[in-house]
Amino acid sequence: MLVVKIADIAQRAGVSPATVSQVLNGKYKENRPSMQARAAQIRELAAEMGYKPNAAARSIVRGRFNAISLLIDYGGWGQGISRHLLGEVMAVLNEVDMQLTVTQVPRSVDGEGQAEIFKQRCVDGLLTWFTTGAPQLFVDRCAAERVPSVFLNTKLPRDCIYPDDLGAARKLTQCFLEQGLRRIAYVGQDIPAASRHYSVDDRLAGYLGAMHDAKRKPLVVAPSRVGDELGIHDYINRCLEDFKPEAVICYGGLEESVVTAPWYRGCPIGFFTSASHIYFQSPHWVMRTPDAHMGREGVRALLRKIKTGRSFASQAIPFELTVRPGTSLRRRAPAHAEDES
Amino acid sequence: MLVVKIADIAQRAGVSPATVSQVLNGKYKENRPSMQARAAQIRELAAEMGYKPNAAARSIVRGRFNAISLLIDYGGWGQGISRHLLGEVMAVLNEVDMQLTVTQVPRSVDGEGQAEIFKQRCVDGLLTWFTTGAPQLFVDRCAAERVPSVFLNTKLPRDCIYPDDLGAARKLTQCFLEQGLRRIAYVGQDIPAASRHYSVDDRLAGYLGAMHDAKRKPLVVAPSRVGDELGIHDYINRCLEDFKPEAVICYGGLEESVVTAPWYRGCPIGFFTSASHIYFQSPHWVMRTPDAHMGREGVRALLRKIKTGRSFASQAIPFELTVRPGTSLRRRAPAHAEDES
DNA sequence: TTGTAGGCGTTATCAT
DNA sequence: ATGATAACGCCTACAA
Repeated sequence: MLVVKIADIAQRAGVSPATVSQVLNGKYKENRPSMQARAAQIRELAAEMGYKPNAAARSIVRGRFNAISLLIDYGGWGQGISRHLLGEVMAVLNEVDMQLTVTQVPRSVDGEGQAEIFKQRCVDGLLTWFTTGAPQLFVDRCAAERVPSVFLNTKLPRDCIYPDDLGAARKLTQCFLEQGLRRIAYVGQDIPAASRHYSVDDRLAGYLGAMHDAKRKPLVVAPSRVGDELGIHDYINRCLEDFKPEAVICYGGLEESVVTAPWYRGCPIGFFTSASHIYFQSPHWVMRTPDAHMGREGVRALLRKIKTGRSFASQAIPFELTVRPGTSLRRRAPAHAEDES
Repeated sequence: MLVVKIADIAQRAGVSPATVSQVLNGKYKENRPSMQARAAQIRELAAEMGYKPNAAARSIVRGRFNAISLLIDYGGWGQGISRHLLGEVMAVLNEVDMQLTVTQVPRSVDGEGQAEIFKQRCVDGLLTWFTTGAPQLFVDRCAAERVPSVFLNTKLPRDCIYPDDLGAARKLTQCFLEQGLRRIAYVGQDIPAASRHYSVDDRLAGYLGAMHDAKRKPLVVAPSRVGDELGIHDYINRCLEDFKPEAVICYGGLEESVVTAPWYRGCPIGFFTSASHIYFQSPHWVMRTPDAHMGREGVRALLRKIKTGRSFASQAIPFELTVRPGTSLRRRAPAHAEDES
């Protein structure tokens, strides 16, 4: 008897399988002492024999899998997906006793790539993370497959949970303005619209909106990625050097170009990142992507959708702003470097 | 007919469910043209109706789940688990058409924490990642549960796949010695044996062994973590300043204390890390934890174990050494900062 | 209160 | 060659 099943317990206990099932699922009315004793005996026997319910058998009779799938695009592991997001997703699922399966999307999300994903029915819903947002083609496919889905990091009218880049950029700019800083520059990116994440447009729009409201002249530097890395770096800093900014707001990743440039003299910089640690000592205003929050809201939305079958209006999650004044101290080793072994 | 099943197809095609099943699984002998036509019709019908096999039903009749679980300890998401490892695990599983479920271990791995994990039977095997190695208590439980298991990042005689810290430290020291460097210091950690990862001992042993072979006097600095961060930093550097090392080997994470210290003048340092990017410009010799390699070997070992039922002798995976000479250039922005958004 | 019987979707076996 | 039929492990409505 390699693997114990309900029938085994029933036989040893001298009752029917149905009774065992009821007892083990708490659907056994234990009114009288004799029944309590019986139930206790069955439970003890089950534990002793090492009984574990077979999830597959359960799924088939209950009509659901008690599992959702986290779908991550191919580039996702290089850049985007965060352990905080993953941790939060697992925590929520744990509460409702569901499993999480993780799947990597094939290179391309066109016809055959999709086929791979929807080949079999093994989860109740789909949580997706695409580094530059879920492609429309894929969103449509999910609808066609009638699989309850939630799209993280994607800005569409419905069924999405995404970071509020627009609001974050606006807030950041306003903070600088309230400090009395006026010459605020924005360093963005020039990316072809086709492969562009919504955040590229939204952060820029947030900055421009706040500057416009304050009647300040904006300065936008948006190098294209076509040139080499050095070219971008130099291009950004030539522009900034001319402008003599009192503060700089950078699209995530470009802040390093600024703080390491020769002209830079420690003016406040604001930028967006998902990293836990910041490795330089300039005064900085960091907008952290709300990974954990997004994960939590994402699963919850998905669970609701699975239960009700209804789609929902997309939800923007606010960034978290932390401010660190500059310091002339030598940089210290972090107490526990998160990304090091 | 919300979800299509084999019976539906069979009815529409005017054949029995068994025939449909055979056709769809390629176990239908298509010898004669008439049979080929029939098979083609069934396949077309299945595609048209959007049939997807139900994984649970399959599992129950085939007796296995076609899935393994990756178990990660609570602290794992803050420190250890690597996306490269995860990516490689998924890639291997994809080839054999299996699913990966990810599970977070409860706070403690004692009795009740374990119970949570083994509550139900839903995978064919367990791949585990514990930041400081799998506790014996847990390893024993896996054996008792008769679940095929592989323990990553753990050094026990059997069923483990772990980074070769001993060999890596020895190699690193030998490299320095071959460069003609003689005064080589080692910066380690003083951690209570109970909660100590094997790498703490092994790296030190590798260093000491190589120094001994070369008949060089070792210098070991091993601050305890009891004091505050500042205390550790200062302690390390007071020792090193006195010793005047020509090279320093650091346990992962401590290298920052060295390169930012006032006495430090750019001597070569060697250290261990799982990070993709190094953020300082000293000449350094980096031993990278072989995450991807470990993931690949880990799943493969687990799949073999599931198939054969036999345990295996543990396997050490070599680190990957990369050397970067020091530079006086200003640090540039990385082309694609992996940990940034 | 307890147990019997039927069904969930799929596949393997064995007559036809 | 094809198709009934019987499992697989579990759950539950209903009958005893």
